[in-house]
Amino acid sequence: MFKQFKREVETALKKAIEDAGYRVNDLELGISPFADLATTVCYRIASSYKVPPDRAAKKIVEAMDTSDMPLIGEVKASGPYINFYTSDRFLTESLRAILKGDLGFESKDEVIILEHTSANPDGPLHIGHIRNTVIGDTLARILRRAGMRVEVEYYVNDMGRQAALVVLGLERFELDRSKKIDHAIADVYVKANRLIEENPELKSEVDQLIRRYEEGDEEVTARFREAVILSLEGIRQSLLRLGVDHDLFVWESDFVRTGDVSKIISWMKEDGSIPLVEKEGALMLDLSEAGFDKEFVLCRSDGTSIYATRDLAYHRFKARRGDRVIDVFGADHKLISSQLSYILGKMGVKKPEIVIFEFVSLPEGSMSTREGKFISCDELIDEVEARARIEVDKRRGDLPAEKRAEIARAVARGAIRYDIVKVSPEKPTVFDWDKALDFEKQSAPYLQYAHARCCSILRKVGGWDVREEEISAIPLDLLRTDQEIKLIKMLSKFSYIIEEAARTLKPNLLATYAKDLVDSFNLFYRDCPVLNAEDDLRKARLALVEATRIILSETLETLGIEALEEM
RNA sequence: GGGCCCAUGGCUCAGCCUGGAUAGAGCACCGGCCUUCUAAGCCGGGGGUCGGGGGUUCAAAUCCCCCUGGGUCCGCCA
Repeated sequence: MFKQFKREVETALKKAIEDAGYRVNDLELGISPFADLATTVCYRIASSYKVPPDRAAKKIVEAMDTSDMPLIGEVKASGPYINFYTSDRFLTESLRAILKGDLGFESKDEVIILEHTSANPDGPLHIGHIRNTVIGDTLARILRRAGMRVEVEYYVNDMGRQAALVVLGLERFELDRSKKIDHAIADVYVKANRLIEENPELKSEVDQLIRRYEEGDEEVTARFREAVILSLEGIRQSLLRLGVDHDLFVWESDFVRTGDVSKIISWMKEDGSIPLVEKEGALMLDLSEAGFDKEFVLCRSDGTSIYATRDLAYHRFKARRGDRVIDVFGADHKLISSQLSYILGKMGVKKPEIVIFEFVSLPEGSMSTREGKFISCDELIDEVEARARIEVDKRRGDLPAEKRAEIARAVARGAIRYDIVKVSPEKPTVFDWDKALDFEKQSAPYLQYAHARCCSILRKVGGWDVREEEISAIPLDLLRTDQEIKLIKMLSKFSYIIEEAARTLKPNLLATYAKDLVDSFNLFYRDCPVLNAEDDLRKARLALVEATRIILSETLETLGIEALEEM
C-alpha cells in the first residue's frame, strides 16, 4: 500500500508545485525520519526562483489539495521541507489488503535469464563461490516475487584447463570414494596440479586432451563427461542444502558441437566491424577503439576455441530466449565481461546486466582450489548446523530429535544465507567463523524467531481461520499505539522494497528490510499484549500478528530462509 | 605501471546510485528485565575528525580531483 501512498503524494505534490507557479524536473521525494515521505524540492525552487525555501514550502502546502487522496493524512511544511503523513485509512487498508492476500504485486510479461554460480567442475563449492550463489539465488527470488519469469542457469565450464586437469588426474590417481564426490575430485585436481608442476612436460598432454575433446574424440569425450558429471553431482548436492536449484545446466562444449562457436568466428571474419588480428596463427580482436589495450583472443594457434569465445555463443543463446539477461560474476570477471558486452553490442546481441561481487578471503589470505586452500561450502554448513543443533537442544528438549534436527538445518541454511546477503556485493569480505556461528540480532535466526513467535500466538487461538468476508468486520482502526502504527507501516512497504531491490539488483536491501520489520514486530510484541487484550482489540491485534506472519514469511521465503513455525 | 572496487565507533556492517533536518545497526563492554503471548528477545549507558587533503554547492559520509592503505584484473587460463 506504501506504493499507492507514494503515488498519491507524487500526484498531489506535482499539481501543488504547478499551482504555486513553479516548475521542477524531480519531486525529490524520499523516506524521512520525520515523516512517511518528505521532499527537499523547495531548495531547488529557492535557487531557481530566488525565493526563500521556507516560503516556497509554505506556498506549495497552501496550494495542495489532498481531498481526493484517501491515503494521505497530513501535509506539513517544516521549514524548507514538506512532510507527508499517511492517513488512518492507509493503515486500515494496508492491513486489510495483506489479510485478503493482496500484497501489491502484478505479474509482468518479462522473461529473465539469470546465470549464477557457474563454478568450475574441479572440486566442491567453497565459501567464495557461495557468495555468488546466494546473491544470484536471492536476486532470482526477488525478481520472481516482483512478478517476472526467471530462468536460472549454471554455465558448466567443461572444456577448460581445469576440467582437463581433472581428467588427467583421474587417469593417474584413485578417487577416494569414501568422500563426497566433489571433494574427492578436488583431491585429484590438487594432485594433478602438483604433478604438472613437477613434470612440466605433461603440459602438452593437457593441451592434447583439450584438443581431442574439442574435436569430439569419443574416448576423451567420455572421460570429460564422467569427470564433469561427478563434480556437478557434488556441487548440486551442496546447492540444494542452501535451498538453491538451477533450472538449466548449460555445458559450454555444446556451443562447439552445435557449430555456434565457429559461426561466431566466421561472422567476425566476414563482418569486419571489429578489426581482426592474426598473430602466429591465433585469431584476435583489436578492441582498442573501445579503450581495451590488450587484444581479445578468439582462438588459439592450434585452432581450438577459448572460454571467452564460447561465452559469446552462450550469451547469444541466452539473449535469444530472454527479454533480459543477468549475470552474477566475481570481481575477477570485470574486465572480460565488459569486453564481452562490447563485442555482443557489435554483434547486435542484447547485452547482459552484470552484477559483480567482490571476493571472500580467509584471514590467512585468498582461497585457491588448485592449492587446496579453501573452506568448502559443505564444511561450513556442517559446522553451522552442529552449532545450531546445540542451541536447539538447549532450548527445546521437549521436541523429538528429528524435529530438532530439522530446525537446526533450517537455522543453518538461513544463517549462512543471511550472513552473505546482508553485505552489499561490492564489499570485499574476510571470512570469520565467529560471525558465521553468531545467531544473535543481525542474523537469520533472529528473523526466524520472530516468525515463530507470530505462529505461537496464532496457535494459541487455534490458528487464523477468518474468512475473507469477515475481514472487513475486524475493528482494525483500534490499532493506534505507536508500536502498532510503526509495524503496519513496515508491513505496507514490502512490495515497495521488493521492487526497489529488483530495480537496482541489490538483494541486500531486502535483508535490511527484514531486520527492520522484525525490530518493529519485537517492539509491538513487548508492549502490546495480544491474547490478554479486550475482545475487539484482541481481534484486531490477532489480525496484525497474522499480517506480520504473512509478510515475514514472504520476506524470508524471498531470502531463501525457511519460515519456521517453532524453534 | 594502467583499469576497476573497497575504506564509516575496539570489531563487522547499513546509509553513497538519486547531496539536505539529530550518521543508523549488530558484536564486544557496563547496568537492568523471565508469576503475562518462546529471553535466539527487550530496555538503558559509554564509544564516530564517515582513511587523508583539496574542490563543487546555500548544503557533502554521499558528487569531482589528488594522495594513502587493502583487494582484484591487465594469459593462445577460466
